[in-house]
Amino acid sequence: MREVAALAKVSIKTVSRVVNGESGVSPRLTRRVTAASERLNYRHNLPASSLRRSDGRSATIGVVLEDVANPFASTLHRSIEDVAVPRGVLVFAGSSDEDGDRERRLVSAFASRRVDGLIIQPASHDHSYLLSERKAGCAIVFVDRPPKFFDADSVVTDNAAGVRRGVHHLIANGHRRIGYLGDLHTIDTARERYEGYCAELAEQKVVVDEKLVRLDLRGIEKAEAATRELVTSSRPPTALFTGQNFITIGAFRALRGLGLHKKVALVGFDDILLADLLEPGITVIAQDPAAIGRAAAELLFRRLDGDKSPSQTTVVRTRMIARGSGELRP
Amino acid sequence: MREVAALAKVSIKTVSRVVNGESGVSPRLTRRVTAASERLNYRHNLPASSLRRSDGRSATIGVVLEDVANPFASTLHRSIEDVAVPRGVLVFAGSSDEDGDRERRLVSAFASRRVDGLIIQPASHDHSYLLSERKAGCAIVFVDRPPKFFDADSVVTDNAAGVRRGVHHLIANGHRRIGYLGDLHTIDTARERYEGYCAELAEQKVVVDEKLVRLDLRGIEKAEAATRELVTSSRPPTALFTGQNFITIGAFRALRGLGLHKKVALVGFDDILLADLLEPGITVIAQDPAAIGRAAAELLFRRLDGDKSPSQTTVVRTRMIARGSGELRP
DNA sequence: TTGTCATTTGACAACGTTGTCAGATATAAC
DNA sequence: GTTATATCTGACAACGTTGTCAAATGACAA
Repeated sequence: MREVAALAKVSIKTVSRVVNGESGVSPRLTRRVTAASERLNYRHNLPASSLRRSDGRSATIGVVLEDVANPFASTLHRSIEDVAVPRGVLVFAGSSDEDGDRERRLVSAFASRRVDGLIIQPASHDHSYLLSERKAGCAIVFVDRPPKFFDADSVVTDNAAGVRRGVHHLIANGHRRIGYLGDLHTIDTARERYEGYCAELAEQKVVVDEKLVRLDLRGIEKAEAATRELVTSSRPPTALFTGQNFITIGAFRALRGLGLHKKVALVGFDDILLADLLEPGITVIAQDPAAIGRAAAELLFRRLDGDKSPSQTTVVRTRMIARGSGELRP
Repeated sequence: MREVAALAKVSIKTVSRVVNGESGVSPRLTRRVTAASERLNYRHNLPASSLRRSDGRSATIGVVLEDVANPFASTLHRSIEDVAVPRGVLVFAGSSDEDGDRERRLVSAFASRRVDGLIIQPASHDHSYLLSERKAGCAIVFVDRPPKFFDADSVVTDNAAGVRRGVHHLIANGHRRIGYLGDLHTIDTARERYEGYCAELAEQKVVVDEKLVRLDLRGIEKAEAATRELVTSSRPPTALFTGQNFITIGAFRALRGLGLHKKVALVGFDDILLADLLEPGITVIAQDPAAIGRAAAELLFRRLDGDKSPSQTTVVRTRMIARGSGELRP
């Protein structure tokens, strides 16, 4: 900047004014400064600028996702980017792998870089550690799951209602023995979904048979093994509800392997690319990750723009997509 | 930091030393300083630190991908993160949407934030604009596609060889009329893949019939429409080669819709989640995005660690996965 | 005690920028 | 030509940190 000022024969303050598009610089000097910046290939130093600036904003936010490569998370990521980038804000992203420690380490790394805001898909079970970040002026919004021991905005899916809808659908198709395959029970949404399953069965006066329930499944392989074991047991279920997309894939793979994919009904939580092309197509309770991400990012920026209203929880609805697997009759 | 120094009754320089783990601070003072930092909830300001620091490193890199939500790109992203985070380096990510202008704007935004390095999946067709970034000390590695008019490291897939392998496989299964469905011809890799198709046909003494070729397809819908039109023409192909994952999906969807999915052979470039569960399973030429990302990130950090050797191109091999669709006979 | 040397500590400037405020210049009115 | 006013411009300090270097302290031997 000093060099630009020297070449344009003005003070560095005038260069600063031009760079920031402040009013009150004569066209003549503006021209000279822009010419000099071009010639010297000057690039504004944003960290230095935000250091000096009164608001201290870095025009940067941090996003903690379960795994940036997971389809649900990466769609969230993209819709956050689509809100942030037009505002001149860049996005740091990191994966927690469902590990509370990694979540904290990422948040700490983001905070050291002075991000203006954080969007977190929680892995940890105690978010009180975020108090100091917020006190330091960092806005925080949770996605997919609500925070624990910490009051903050969140944007979540109506998990229980979605699962109830799917289970109801299976019951309406004549099923009574409906198996449930769920994700790690430490994950709140996994628990909520399981509770939705139980609640709907209770409402429909169907007794929950614990022999038909398999929880704490993580990944396609585990789900596949659990499904195989469940449907080959002595009193197998006639239908399955799977509580997460990889579990749905594992379950379908097992059913396919056993030649049962056109016999045992299946409804899965979360949509899956290509689910419509399988035989039968997989009936799912679809979330809307793009809507969740967009809502979270917009909420975050409202907070950064000074909205001080009480923290709010936005619930994004699910949608059932019937494709065949959920309409198989016992 | 000043407050911590005051509370610990030392100079801020001593606090700086403790924070950076420099040697030569007595255990007594170290204890006092850490206690004071904890009590005041002090958080090191990395941008300010890197401003003053002699190496000027921000411990930050920028990644420009086609779309962070695209499965190939998000896997790249994840494997880059896995190399960066253990080194204390955080990752900015952005989507170019295959638009050279967006790529340049993202790079410029990253540069303003003084990233130490860039990993770019190129959309632009002239990367000479990166000269000034490199002169400013920014390391640059290209992934998936090589740079244009710019000498830099790159990590790419052997596209032509992969396609030739797939086309060869179809010919070995008795096909002569093999259709080709390709992505935007402005994309280098799309062009390379098409050239691989032509080269293999030539090698096998099969004349390229332009009526069997559809290029510039972007997205599932366009691919689906093109496939439908192609296979219902008067002299349809007996096999298809699809040059990209969404095109493969669109083609399969069209074949399914016409009841031809067990008649017309199909080999696709890029693996697809669930491809093994379709009927028939889809035979693909699989890339290894995780290996590409890892190699690119490691190369970037070698450059940042001072490796000054001439720029290199790393070629990552493809692998054919036969699942049924590519083994259908005419 | 004194002198020597190694170790530990702190004062100060600087990184690249912007906020503050005073000074310079141009414009208009008399 | 003078004054009043509006418009531009620049000198300087400060943001939170670290590099430099000199000063203070401690350990040890004579």
